[in-house]
Amino acid sequence: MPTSAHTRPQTDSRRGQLLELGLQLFGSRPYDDVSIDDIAREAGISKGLLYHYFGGKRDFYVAVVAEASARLRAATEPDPALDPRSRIVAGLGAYLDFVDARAAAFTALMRGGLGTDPEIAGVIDSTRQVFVDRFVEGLGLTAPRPVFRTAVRAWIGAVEAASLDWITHRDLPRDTLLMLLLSSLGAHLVVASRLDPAAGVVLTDVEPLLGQLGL
Amino acid sequence: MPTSAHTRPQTDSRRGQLLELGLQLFGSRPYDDVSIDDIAREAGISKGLLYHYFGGKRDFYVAVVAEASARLRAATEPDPALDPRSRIVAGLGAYLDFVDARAAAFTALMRGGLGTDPEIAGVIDSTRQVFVDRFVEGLGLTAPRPVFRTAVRAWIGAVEAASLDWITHRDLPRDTLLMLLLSSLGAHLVVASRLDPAAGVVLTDVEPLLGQLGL
DNA sequence: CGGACCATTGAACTCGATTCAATGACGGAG
DNA sequence: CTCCGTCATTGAATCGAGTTCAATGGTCCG
Repeated sequence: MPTSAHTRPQTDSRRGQLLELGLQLFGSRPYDDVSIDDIAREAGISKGLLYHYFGGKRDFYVAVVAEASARLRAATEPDPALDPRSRIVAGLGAYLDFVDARAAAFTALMRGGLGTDPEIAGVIDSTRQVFVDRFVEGLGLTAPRPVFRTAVRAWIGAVEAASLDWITHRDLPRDTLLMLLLSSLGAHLVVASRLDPAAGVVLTDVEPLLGQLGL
Repeated sequence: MPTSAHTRPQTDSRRGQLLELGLQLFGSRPYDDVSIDDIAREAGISKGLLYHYFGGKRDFYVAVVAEASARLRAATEPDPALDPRSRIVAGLGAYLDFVDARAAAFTALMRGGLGTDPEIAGVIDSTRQVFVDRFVEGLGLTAPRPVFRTAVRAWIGAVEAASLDWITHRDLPRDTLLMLLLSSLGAHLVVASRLDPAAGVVLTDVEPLLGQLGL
């Protein structure tokens, strides 16, 4: 096979090196302010080589955003051994820690340059979808009722906005923010339950959570 | 809008015409896919004229986003004659109606192309700030405590995410979404109150609202 | 030892953004 | 009515970033 063992590591490492660099560059400067020459110079390679690994600048950017997404997802991988509430607390905590530690990568992902680009929007939306699915599944909500989908989606929006606000101002204890968002999730779910009586069955799963949250 | 090629009186602001066109174009295609030639051709003017009214393509884009922001703000202007709750309901309703009617302009604003561009981010953030201020002021929350600022900011994020979800799927009655978001606001405020006991004074303003929401 | 493959290069090319000197229409002043 | 200044408008020239590609050289495998 042409895909022998010796070339892959080399390829992967260079690709990884470029992605890491892209995370830095796009995390600190606008897309248009990062030229191919900049990337090549900082990576110590020629312009042309970038095209060996990526289809072009836009393609490279998409890969960088996808990389940021993958890291965020990996960092917040839920632990199946935990009960639902602990799993959410752990996942949300890991999310905040990631935001705190890798603010550049996070903003690069969320503020994603080239906003109306469907490919970028796809990466970001699928990332959000992963979180929606995790929480919906973790809570035992099987039927994807519109009200619940929108409620969870709204909550994800709240998490993202609060996270950006948090790392911007840095005037809130991490755990305070965590409690705020946890309560917000509970509230969204109970409100959704009341607005969609036909899905009343799930309330039995939601109520205990709310009790623990003090709502 | 006028369809005829040359029924345009001189009194018609060319600048306004271009902004209107930009709203359409950037609302339906990625930034990179809209060339100066495209804009000029569709506007029936020469490339060079665009530079007479705007500093350049990026500058033009910023102006378009600012225009979208201005329209959204104007459409949701609060009515001082109303009591706090009615004002919020009216404002939120107007917001949803705007999103519904001018989906292109809204997504152009919120998904703002060139995400990491500080100037664009500034326009979007200041738009959000206007909403934060309106709601905070409307509720009588004078002191901008971090917890409340973050809570309101999180709620704005929830509104935006829910709005995008709403116009994407269109499987939720407007008033259901409105109730969801209204309850979400109430929940965020009461949670913030509990997390920041020093700001307990504001609870007297929040509690009545919650009662009306059935929380 | 030879050949193939593949990472890598640098120069050439393309195409869109930007600049600018020239044009002409309009409106006011004499 | 005519001259003049202003200003919207143009089209061609320029510029630069993104992209392409044929050539190179090292490395591994048979």
